[in-house]
Amino acid sequence: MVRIKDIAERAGVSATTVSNVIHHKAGKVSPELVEKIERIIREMNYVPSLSARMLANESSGILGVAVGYPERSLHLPLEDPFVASLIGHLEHAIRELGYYMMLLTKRSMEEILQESRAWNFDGLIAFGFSQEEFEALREAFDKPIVTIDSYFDRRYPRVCNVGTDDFDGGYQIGRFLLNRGHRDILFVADNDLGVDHLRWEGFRKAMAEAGLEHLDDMRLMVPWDYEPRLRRYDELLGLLRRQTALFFCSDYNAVEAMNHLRRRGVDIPGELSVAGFDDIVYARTCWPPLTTVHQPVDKKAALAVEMLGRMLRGERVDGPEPKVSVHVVERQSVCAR
Amino acid sequence: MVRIKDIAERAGVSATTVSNVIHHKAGKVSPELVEKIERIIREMNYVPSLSARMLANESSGILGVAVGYPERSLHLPLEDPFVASLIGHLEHAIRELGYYMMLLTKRSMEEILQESRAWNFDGLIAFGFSQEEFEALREAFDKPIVTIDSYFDRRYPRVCNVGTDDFDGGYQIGRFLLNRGHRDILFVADNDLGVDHLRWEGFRKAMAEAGLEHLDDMRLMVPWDYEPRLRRYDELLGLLRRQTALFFCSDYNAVEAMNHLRRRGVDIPGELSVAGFDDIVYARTCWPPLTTVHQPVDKKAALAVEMLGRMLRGERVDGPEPKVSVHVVERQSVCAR
DNA sequence: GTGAAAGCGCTAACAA
DNA sequence: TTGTTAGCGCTTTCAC
Repeated sequence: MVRIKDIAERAGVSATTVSNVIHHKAGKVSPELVEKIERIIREMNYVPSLSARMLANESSGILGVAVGYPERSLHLPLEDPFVASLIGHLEHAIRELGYYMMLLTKRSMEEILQESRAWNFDGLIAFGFSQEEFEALREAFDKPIVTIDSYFDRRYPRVCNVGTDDFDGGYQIGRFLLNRGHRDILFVADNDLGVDHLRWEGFRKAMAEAGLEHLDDMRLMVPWDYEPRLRRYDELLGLLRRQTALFFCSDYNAVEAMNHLRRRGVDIPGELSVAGFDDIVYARTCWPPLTTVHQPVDKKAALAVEMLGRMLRGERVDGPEPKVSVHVVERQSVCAR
Repeated sequence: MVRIKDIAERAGVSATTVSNVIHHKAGKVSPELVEKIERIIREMNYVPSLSARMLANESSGILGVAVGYPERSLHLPLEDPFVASLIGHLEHAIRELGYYMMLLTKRSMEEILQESRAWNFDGLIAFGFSQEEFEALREAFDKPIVTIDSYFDRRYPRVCNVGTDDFDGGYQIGRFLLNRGHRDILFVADNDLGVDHLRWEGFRKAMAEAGLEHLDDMRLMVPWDYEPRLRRYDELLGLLRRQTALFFCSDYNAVEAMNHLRRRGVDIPGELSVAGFDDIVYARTCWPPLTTVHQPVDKKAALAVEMLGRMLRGERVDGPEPKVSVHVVERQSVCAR
């Protein structure tokens, strides 16, 4: 291993001087020396030791990315295509910002806190946690935190949530279905929290504007767990067939339901149109390709990292919650009435 | 921050003693002291600084996971469900082994080498690299390396490849299709390297055993890139329809082709059966659900980490290349003839 | 413009 | 059984 000392010796200078050229401390080193030392650094293929740097600095240069419960009951969070994609983009954006990413999945909040301290993370990006877990995190971790899709009551200093314009997404897809002539539409979700609640509100608004009535009857809540959910679809088959369109609050549920309903003899989109939300990869690989609300995962990751970057620079980030906007992508699962 | 020194002071002992109880150095500390110090450690909520530890030890406790080109032309490697799942399981297994994982995606070999040195990785898991890249890695990184699905010519000390029984998988699905009465089968792949070559060899063997002839005519090579590939399917539509079954070398291609052929009016599996390989999540979300060769990603990740663990412990790992075995999972895309 | 020295928190060889 | 000490590689203050 090549150390600063080795460079220094070879150049006949002190370690301090080498350190100064590494950090481009302008005016502290004479131009000739800078050039010479830089050459030697290259020649000797010097790579700084990050552990030594971390120890000497107060900052570690590492951002933690903590992922809570898997979206669905999949075994690991990364099996969820949305989570996987998000993490891929986060890694990219974090590196662009000049930091390293340390990924923590499937860990208890206690472990996350412990590792954050052990590594001395400069900041944390977290998603998929309950409000209590989040509170515990906030309490114990005093560096900047960015959450994603976590709509909690209060806001704190050094904490920021990045979201999606879920309300608008619900509204847009509502409008879209209305424009295609649908009136008998069911909004299907497996919970009424955060994101899904906003999607419903947006959807509801579109329906209200169109003068539809009994809006609350347009919402169908189905079980969170797989088996009961499919059973529910069977029980409600009559109701479902009486609709002309179904809007599922997530692509995941939409694709699953399409396949299930087709197994029960329902022709999609001939008899029944289906729309989703998220535009995960399944939306393209399923049949028929799903008309859905696209949310830009790449932008979301970039936004999260940008907010964290600002906080790291000491900027304040109050003001409205940053959100990425969405749009409907039309494929073939919705047809006109 | 609580340091060892703080614990030592509070306990009225030296830092060494505290360090010794932290590392459970048996017999070096009296039981009473052990208990007292452990209590204080808990009370003060002490968390060791990893950077300090890394610096003091020769080992970093970090394993690098480097991912090369995305399997398909997706933007980021993590968009590939196979890669995402693999990484999820790797993270899990690496943690179980008591190490930390540092993920490096979409980076040049030069960057990978640099970061490996900067972090002083104890070992590396790499996949998705070309032979040249791999050679460069091997040359410059002298710690244990495990590759996944990289079938290169020679073997080296401190290097190990973990694979799948691709030959057997090809053979099994070949047998399966034959058993279902298919004789006019096409093996479709977009390359003839490593994994895909072995799958073909296995498939070929099954066909040969069944007494089929003109085996090389049973293989269809299609372009690697998306647009040209679909065009090719159109050009060959006649040929494809004359078959009773298509076996695609990857689920990815199988799902894509199913959707494309259906768009061209082909009834699957009525007219034409389709099988894949890998059992990625798409195989369950597509329509019809895909009959495919399941490869256990979790076991593969566990095996890779296990091999790395052995090398880290100084064990030799020559002998036959470790492989996970596969099996056909029957869903609905293949029907009997 | 340059260098000596101290210190980041932890570990391990050696002394007591 | 316990403590003293040096050192891991880098940064930074301060003196020259």
